[in-house]
Amino acid sequence: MWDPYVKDCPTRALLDRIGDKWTVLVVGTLAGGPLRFSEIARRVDGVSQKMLTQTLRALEADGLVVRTQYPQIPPRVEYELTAVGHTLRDPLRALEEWAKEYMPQVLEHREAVAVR
Amino acid sequence: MWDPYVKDCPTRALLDRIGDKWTVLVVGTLAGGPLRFSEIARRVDGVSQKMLTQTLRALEADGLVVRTQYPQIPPRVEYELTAVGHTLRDPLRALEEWAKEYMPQVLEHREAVAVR
DNA sequence: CGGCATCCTCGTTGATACTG
DNA sequence: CAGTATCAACGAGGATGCCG
Repeated sequence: MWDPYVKDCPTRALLDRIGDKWTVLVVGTLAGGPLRFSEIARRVDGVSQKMLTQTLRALEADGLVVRTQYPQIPPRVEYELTAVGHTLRDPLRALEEWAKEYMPQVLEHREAVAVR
Repeated sequence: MWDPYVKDCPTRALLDRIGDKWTVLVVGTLAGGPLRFSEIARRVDGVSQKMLTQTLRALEADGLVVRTQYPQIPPRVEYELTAVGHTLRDPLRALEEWAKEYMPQVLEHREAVAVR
């Protein structure tokens, strides 16, 4: 009844893609609309310039984010979710809501077991 | 309007938890009902004994999976999602459906960009 | 401002062998 | 069958410095 998780299934590909430390957070941050590089960095607490650049480049390569550079000095670059990028928001939001609802008790259980 | 992703928000904790290589796949596999260790290993293609054990232990510690050992020889151990574990299925399924729907074009876009 | 290049460390994962 | 133990490899990620 349940498909086995074979090596090349799309679920695995997605996990490889969003399983890193920053991708989901960046997508969530961009959900509200286009933002500048520095603004994303400010909202995603703790991300380094390197990792933010790397994450955004990868999202761009996958067609989930578009990068717009304005020819100004100082430079101004904005990032925005594409149409496909926006469709990813719903499942990610479901994950976030689950996290808010259940993570506290999960962490509590983890602690309780660890003490023993 | 959008919450910044501060370091200790539940979303990050969840990502740390399910962002590894096997957790989501194991939870998905157990969604259909209790399974023996070897059966899970068979359905999750490529997982090593070590990683499967490690993943299951962590899920157990977090109260998402229960482990039942039957005193037999040879040993028989079954794993099953807890009530909380089952609540995680919906958001994960949403992710899987997105993957089936959109990952092909994401990968295609990635390829198309890479060639340039 | 928005990067890129480099170095380095640590944690996750994998391979292999052994066990109750 | 269902693990445990050990070792080795790899790569994500962080720190730092420089640049158009």
